[in-house]
Amino acid sequence: MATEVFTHLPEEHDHKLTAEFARDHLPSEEELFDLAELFKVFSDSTRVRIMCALSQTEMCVYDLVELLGASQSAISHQLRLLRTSRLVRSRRVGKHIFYSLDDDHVSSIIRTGLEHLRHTKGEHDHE
Amino acid sequence: MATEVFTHLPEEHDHKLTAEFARDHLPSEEELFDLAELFKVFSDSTRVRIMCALSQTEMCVYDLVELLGASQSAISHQLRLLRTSRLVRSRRVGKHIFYSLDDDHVSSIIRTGLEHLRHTKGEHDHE
DNA sequence: TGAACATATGAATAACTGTTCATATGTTAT
DNA sequence: ATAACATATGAACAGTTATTCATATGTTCA
Repeated sequence: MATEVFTHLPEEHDHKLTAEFARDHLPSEEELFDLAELFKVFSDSTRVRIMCALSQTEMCVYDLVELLGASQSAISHQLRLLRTSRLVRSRRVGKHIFYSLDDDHVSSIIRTGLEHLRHTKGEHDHE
Repeated sequence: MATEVFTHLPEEHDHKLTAEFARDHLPSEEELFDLAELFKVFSDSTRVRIMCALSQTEMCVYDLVELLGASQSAISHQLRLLRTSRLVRSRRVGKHIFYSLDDDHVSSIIRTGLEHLRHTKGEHDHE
């Protein structure tokens, strides 16, 4: 009379139906590809640090070299990537080229990411 | 051969000062590293598609295989990564193992990313 | 029990990515 | 024009990563 335990349920789970449902509610394949490309830019610690720094203040290349302790070449290469991804813009002042964020979404994405980290850090501290 | 090098005239822009300023206002090196690690998970189109699908509905592995047209092995490998990153969780029902998002921040990050894409897409359509 | 199904996993590989090194381009002052 | 400075860039190399293949584990059903 107690609860009867079903060791197996005859649930018919329809893959094709579920897949179809999800497909109808998903962004286009192309958009999801672009999205991954966007996050790829955020997926390197040198680049995140650059973006984070630029969210504080405009900086020239050598400032970033000083700040991050990376080689001038490395920074320059990463800045090019950020430039072609339209996440930063640059303006020349004499010998210097100053970089700044091109878009408010950049810091927004970084902020959300940090929020997530801090949140889950508090949740499961152990392990 | 200690050549006496004249350090050039003071410029209007001080690298060390700017770097110092930014350093004081930056998250810790460790946190920025973790942040990059987090975004790394979002930086593959297969994984983004998985997460996006799971933000709609719980799905089992084969649903995802159907939906994404990738091999069962590939999906499984990516799910493991998502699992160990604590971005998805799983529960077993008979033969199936159902996956779902483990955290609201996941869809939040995806949403912000998509927002950025759509925004900038509209801004500069040309080139 | 064995057969069929659902998922996981280790190893191998091909493709990609970030850094370094060497060098080039562009700018300013002498 | 030359030197010194600031930045950019191509090539090469080492390290990483996503997929595939083969196989293993776990579950249900006859």
